[in-house]
Amino acid sequence: MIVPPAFVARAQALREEIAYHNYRYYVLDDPAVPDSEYDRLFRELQDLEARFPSLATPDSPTQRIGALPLTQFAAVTHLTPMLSLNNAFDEDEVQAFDRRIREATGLASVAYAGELKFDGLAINLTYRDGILVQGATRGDGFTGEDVTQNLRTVHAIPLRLAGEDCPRLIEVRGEVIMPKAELERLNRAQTARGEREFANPRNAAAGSLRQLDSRITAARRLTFFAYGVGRIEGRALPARQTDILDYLETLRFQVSEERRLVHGVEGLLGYFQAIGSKRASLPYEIDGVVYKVNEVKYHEALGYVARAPRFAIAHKFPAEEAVTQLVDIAVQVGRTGALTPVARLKPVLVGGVTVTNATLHNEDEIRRKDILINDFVVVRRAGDVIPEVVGVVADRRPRDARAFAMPTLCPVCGSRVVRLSDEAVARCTGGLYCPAQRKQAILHFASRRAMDIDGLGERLVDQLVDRGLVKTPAELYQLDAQSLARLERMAQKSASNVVQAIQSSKATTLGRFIYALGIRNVGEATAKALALHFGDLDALIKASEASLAEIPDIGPVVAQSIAQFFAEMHNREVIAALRRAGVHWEPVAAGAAHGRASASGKTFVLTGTLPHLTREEAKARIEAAGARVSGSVSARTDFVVAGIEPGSKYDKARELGVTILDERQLLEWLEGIERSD
DNA sequence: GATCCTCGAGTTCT
DNA sequence: CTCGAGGATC
Repeated sequence: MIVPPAFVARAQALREEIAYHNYRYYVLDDPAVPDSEYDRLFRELQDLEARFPSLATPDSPTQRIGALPLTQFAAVTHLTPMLSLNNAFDEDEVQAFDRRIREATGLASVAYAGELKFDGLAINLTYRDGILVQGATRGDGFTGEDVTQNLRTVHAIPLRLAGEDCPRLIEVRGEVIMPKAELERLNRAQTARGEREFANPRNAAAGSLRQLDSRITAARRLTFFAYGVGRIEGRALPARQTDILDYLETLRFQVSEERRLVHGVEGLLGYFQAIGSKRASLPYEIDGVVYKVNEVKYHEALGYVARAPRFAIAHKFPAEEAVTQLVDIAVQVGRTGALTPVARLKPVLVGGVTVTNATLHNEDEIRRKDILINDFVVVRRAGDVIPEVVGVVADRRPRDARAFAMPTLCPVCGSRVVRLSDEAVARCTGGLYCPAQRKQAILHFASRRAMDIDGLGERLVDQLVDRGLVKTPAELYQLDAQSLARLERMAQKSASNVVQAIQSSKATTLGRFIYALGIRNVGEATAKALALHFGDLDALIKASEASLAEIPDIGPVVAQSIAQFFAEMHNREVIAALRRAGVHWEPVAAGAAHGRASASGKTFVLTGTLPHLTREEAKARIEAAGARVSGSVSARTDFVVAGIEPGSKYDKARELGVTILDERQLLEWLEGIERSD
């Protein structure tokens, strides 16, 4: 269909006018016309496009209202990787950052761009000749998901860049966020519909952006802040980060007004303070600030460490804390009979998650922190995950506050509770007579690193033990789908899945089997060492305490635990029953532990999430190459492999000067070893 | 006997 | 992830 030129021109004029009003409204927060006028222009354009569909260009504002649902998101490889940032949690780490920059650049005082660290979702927008052609999530930094349709519904994202000299190609980096008020509105609506609330703005933004139906995304009022540029072609990148931000603003992106140019470490800390006191009054959530060396020319020279640039750092606000009332202290019984006090809290939102329980570790800890039942306590999410009671609010102690006493009888089985004089934990003496310990023993037996029985979770084990269907791990192998299906929350299908999983667990390895037995002080590493040393189970069962103690890494305490375990008639019977049921493993060449001439002897530590390998895969490959994987960083560690969001081990490694690898470097190293094998 | 290193055990919420 | 404690080393 030929479109009359007058309509083409009119559509063009309407697009530009609407885009401008859109910018005034959503980015500048300063509308130039009343809503009714905007709506009139919008409808006129919609009508034109309905009559002449070829007028509906991808940069048309009508494309913002959402399109037909997709079936899945396509994978997108970023032209330049989206890096993560290293974190600083206190002043010392900021000082160290500034010192490193000064040493590397030779500058006496460094100029930094200070910016906000938004609590949202990092996004890459690709514009060709000024038109938005693709928007993608960060993903693992190299590959993300194509969410272009959904991003078009975000009004603060220009569909077409403003200005005359727009680059041939530009990747704009920024954060999609959900303002606090919108999150509250959305959560009220979710509650009214009987659906789950979103715990925090990041989840809400991510959930909204990952909608296959972009009309849902359009209904959630997301916004976008730009903070950087990936690749740029056809125009030079401004020489300073502050100029880059100004440039993005001229392209009609929303750039935070809270950005500052600061100098030296005093400038950084002053900025941190200033933003910290403003935090609560900002209309959106932030979890810290970001410092970037302002002069771009230093960026490449400073280089990268494991996917994070050295020229920038995120200074995070301290873990969020909240005050709530501790209404009770319950006692849990663990696999070894250890009684662990757990604080029952009035539900409270900490760092975006509702917390109701927090471990108190042991009696001494409760006394040290002077915690009474009914006290008001400060709760924090330590290491960003596990809730922790920091301490009590002393001047809010209620009259009815009362001390906690460790029970003298096990709350589950009524056996005596003992606490050895040199130990911090109290233990139930009931052993496997105690249902709690029996349940934990069975759960441990079935756990992923032991026999790996999928679907045998806490709920199911509770019922199996309570109804007397299973008393020992061996009895698991007698279960059939029919009796399982009679249990609560067990349909025919899941029942047969569990039976299937139990049957296939019969083929295992000796190391896993020894670990699964749950011998005190024998974990995964020791179990594997025992399997390699003895080669078969009967030799281990017959081994004397003295001969066990001579094995490297096994001392008197562990040797006694093992000898005691196998001296117990009941344990030997369970093992025999397991073998009769068909549990078996490949024979191990005894003494294999000392083999492997190719062993590189290197020690690795893993931290953070790797983009492609799982932790287990990485561990298996490293061990297959003859190196060791350890859990903690020390002076003897050769390499630390850092993934996305590495933990404290990463900082420790940096402190000790241990070589840090990313996944790619790890794979290269492994290939080198495998070739020389 | 002191110190460093490694392993085991326990834990929260979605 | 963190803490506590067992084992090795000097």
